Amino acid sequence: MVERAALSDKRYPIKGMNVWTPYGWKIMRFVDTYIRRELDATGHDEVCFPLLIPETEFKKEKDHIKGFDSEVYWVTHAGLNELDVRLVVRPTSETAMYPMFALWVRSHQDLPLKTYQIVNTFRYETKQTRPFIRVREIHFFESHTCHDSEEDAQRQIEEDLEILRRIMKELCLPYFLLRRTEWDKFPGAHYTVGIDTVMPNYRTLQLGSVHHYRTNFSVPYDITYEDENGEHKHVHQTTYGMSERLLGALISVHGDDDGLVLPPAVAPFQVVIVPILSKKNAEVVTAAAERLRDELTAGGIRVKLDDRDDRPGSKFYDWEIKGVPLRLELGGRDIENNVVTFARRDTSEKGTIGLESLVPGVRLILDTIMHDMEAKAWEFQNSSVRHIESADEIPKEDTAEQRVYSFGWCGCDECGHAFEDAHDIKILGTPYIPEEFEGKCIICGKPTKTKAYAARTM
RNA sequence: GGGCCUGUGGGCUAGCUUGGUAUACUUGUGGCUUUGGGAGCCAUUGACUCCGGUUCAAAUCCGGGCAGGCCCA
Repeated sequence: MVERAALSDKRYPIKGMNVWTPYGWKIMRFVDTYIRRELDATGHDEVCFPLLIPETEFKKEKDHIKGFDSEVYWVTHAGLNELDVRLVVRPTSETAMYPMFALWVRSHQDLPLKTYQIVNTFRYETKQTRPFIRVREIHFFESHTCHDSEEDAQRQIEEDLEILRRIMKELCLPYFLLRRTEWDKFPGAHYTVGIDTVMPNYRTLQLGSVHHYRTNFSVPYDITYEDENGEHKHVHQTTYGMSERLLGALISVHGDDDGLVLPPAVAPFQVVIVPILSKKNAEVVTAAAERLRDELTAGGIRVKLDDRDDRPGSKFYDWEIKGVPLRLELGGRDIENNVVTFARRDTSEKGTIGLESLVPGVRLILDTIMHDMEAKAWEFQNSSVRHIESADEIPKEDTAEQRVYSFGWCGCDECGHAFEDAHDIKILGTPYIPEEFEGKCIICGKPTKTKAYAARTM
């Protein structure tokens, strides 16, 4: 699908580094547009930091290094010289930004500092790579904030989740918010909230995460401010990020056997017009199709008039693979009846729209498509979870019966590791938004009020 | 980290065992014809992953590099 819809070209001769081709990049840009819109609207300022980080800065936070040093790229030479201080190609930008934050933040009046950037980042992935889902050059956004207190940092996380809700609504994507286990949190974080979605094979895909750092980075990077009383204090920090995996999720969650199904909000073309010509009426129909296009464009709808010299059926298949939400067919019969025929990509429902109410008619259908796609995706995710009382209910292999599992967990590391190892599954975490629960730990049997989620992951 | 496999026009592929002429389909281009679910006909462009070795001769055999895929940890 990635190839046939021309989303990316993976023939570039570096493993895990693919070329964004125009159609795929257009979709990604729409995703980025929503991210930018939401972050700007909540008082974040966009910045752009250098790609390279001196080894000396990179090594300041110990856990962070341990988490990343097996997967960073190094610049060791420049021209003909070997560098005295090697440079890290950013795997994420904490260690690039925080030395600068230390210079920028001086007073409590500088806080909160809320920044973000949309850039590419590099991780030396050794597993099998696949477009959008596991790549070595990752297109993502990362927001980094500094606060005068843990409480204010916590408020930032609530705001991040609100931003997430709005973005995911545009993408019609469901998600879990799970507080990651201690052994799986981001290197250097106080805690991590993972954002996961379920793929059609019931494996989960992490789309992004939100981290609370407390002062774990501000201490080694010496990011301090002077409060009202003249005291110097370390800032509390958070980060939030999501990647091109959002596009991977869009493809997998919404797509069907005929190709992509794009949510109207991110479709490069929301409507495609296919004129149905015959020898006699070619000129009339072409002119009418052009008027249709102009009217929709004037109405603020992204529309493509497919005037290629090809048969209509072939064009239909083409735009179905590309996931265009709504197809309009205009032929002699439609013109006589003063209507245009439509076909929905998500349900393949067909009907007609009166030409006198073209723009509102198309808008209504696009809105309906969006709501239906969102509802259908959430329904799938909700139905994918199975609550289990015994770990024996988890299939040993990756079978069609596999699901996402919820179960009681006492919360200790030993039980957690034992469960993961015995069943070849990953504990995604505990609900970030608390869920009422009373039961027994699935491993040790102790009574617990903690529910955990686990799944096999992509 | 360990093991196995593969590289032939833009895509997919035959040929490799047994060395000699590179095959089909598709796509692209031009033309004719056609247009309410992947039409047809004619013409045409276009390839042996790279370096080295063996040989009169290498897509084919040997060595190495690069790239990709799969399995296990």
